[in-house]
Amino acid sequence: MLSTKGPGTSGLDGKVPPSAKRTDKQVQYVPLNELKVGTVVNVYGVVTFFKLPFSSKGTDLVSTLKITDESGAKVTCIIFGKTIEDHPSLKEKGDIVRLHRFKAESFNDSVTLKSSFGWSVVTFSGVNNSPIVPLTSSKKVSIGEFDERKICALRQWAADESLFCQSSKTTLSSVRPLMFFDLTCQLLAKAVVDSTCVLLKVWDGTRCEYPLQSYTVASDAVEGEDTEAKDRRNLTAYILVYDNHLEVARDLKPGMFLQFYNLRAVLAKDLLPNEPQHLTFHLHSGTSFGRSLRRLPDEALEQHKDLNDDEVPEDVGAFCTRPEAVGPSYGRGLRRLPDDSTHEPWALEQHKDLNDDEVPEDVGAFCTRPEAVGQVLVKQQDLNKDEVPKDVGVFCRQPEAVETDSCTVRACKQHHAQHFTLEQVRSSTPPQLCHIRARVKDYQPQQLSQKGQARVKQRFLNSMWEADGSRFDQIHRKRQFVFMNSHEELKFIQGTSLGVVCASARCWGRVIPVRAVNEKMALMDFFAPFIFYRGKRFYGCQKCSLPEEERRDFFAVEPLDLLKIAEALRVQLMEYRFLLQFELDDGTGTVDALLWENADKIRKTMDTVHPPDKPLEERPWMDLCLFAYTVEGNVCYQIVNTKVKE
DNA sequence: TATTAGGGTTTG
Repeated sequence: MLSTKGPGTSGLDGKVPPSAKRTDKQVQYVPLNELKVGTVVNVYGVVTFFKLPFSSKGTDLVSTLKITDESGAKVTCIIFGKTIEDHPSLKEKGDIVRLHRFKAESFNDSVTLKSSFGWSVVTFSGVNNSPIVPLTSSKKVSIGEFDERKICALRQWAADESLFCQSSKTTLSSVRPLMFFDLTCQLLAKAVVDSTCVLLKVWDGTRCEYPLQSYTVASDAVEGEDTEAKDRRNLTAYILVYDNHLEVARDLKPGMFLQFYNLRAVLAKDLLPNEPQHLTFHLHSGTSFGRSLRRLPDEALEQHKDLNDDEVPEDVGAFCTRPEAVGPSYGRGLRRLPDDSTHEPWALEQHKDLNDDEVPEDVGAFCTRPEAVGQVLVKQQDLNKDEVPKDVGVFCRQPEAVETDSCTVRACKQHHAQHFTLEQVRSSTPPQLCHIRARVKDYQPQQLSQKGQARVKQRFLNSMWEADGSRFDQIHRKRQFVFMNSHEELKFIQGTSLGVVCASARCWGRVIPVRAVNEKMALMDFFAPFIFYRGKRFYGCQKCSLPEEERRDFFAVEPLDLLKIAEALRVQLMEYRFLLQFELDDGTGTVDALLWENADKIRKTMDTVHPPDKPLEERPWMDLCLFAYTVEGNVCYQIVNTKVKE
């Protein structure tokens, strides 16, 4: 006697264990080559093509899939749903879908599946060995052992069949004229051209081999930041978006990450003879070939945790992401641009032949740092107010000056400070304001370029960072810091190298290096920059900033600009100032004195006050106003109220 | 309540 066993039944003598009974009877799936017209079925399939949901001519959004399975049959599926959430969350071809309650219908001599009453769809990644996580907005999803086995089998089958070895995804660097391609990119700017066209400016961190066409748009029609630097490097591309795609394009904001499907690379018409042809991209009207545009979720844009320093893109950043999150083209985006690296701070050591003009902006050729001048880099707050004479104002504007006939620089007349010899200056008790007459025995910096100093600083910071942490441990990403109409965010990075922080700041905008103290996030020592803002570094003042234990919760801060970020974290930002350091001599003694008022102007007179070919005795005298003060117990001297004699 | 779309060698 024969017993019939449905698919999935098991057990001895046809008896099913109670625990398995419910699961086995739950759902029956039909192979795609066994669909019968008129029946309502459940199926599994691998997606070979899809159209994102678009507005139908009826009341619903509609999406179209083509799926296949081990039977080799390919079946078109039509899904109608009121909202975008009703539709499958498809990432790419190769995704696996589970369709419940779809009706098999006949159309053009083929069987199609259409969503019917009570239908549902669940999506899974098609990547072999990746976690089996259902992607759906539906709250009622049960995944059993059968589902897991089925998904694994389909993944393996698709891999064996090499169904998806050819991807239409590409990057700007590999686009060729006349191609149709899919592009993952970031929106930089947007301009509405007319009722049928929107112009989007995007980049993906790679450089196009063909010159990219640019368009001139009235500035008041443009939404987004200036991208001139990227434009010059051929990193930005324009996309003309037409007709039905405007519904999505209109709501886009600069900074968003986008996925385009079936873009067309068009050769723009030559503007001048002999000019190379420029590329521009069109997203044509309609939905054929899956042509569409969608915003990518921010969650897809996570820093790739396995990056080596050498692999960190210099200005790509935004595209450091898990390749599996958005497809293989993101992985290909993780490359260092081949040139233009001289402006990168960590490239400094490799470019010792830099000209002065090429000294990186963020190294600060004329900047002082705490380690460069010891304790004397002070802000006004560092000075005891009682010690500062009212009529001096260490940081005040230049007062009127008196004429003297003996020197190149002249001192103020707004107070009646006593005239001191340098020996008297050194033996006086600060605070003390006095007039002196002295010669320049020596001074720093003697050269415009401070590359040497810059390198010292670079090494110093590098070693400090290496001591603090090994590699990327954590990146805290603050959504609430996202700027409207901007792709800038504030991020905290722990335990990484200086190079990575610099690179991150270049791509993310603002980065605060942090460390862990008692398992809590804390700022670095103030000898490190408090914040990296693009190519620049800003330091906090150790003395004026609040100690770590009084710091506000990092994630409670909602600042909008650099000063507010610092204020919120109770950090007093230091200012960069050009500083001259003199060794003054009047025959009775020497004093090291700093000058930052008018320092740039006075520097130009140094060949006069310090002629390199003349001994000290033949150098001109200078009348100076000198202020003696203390910082952390050390006596410091500063030249104040002094300017160049006209 | 039924309807919608039904991929296909594209083009501003």
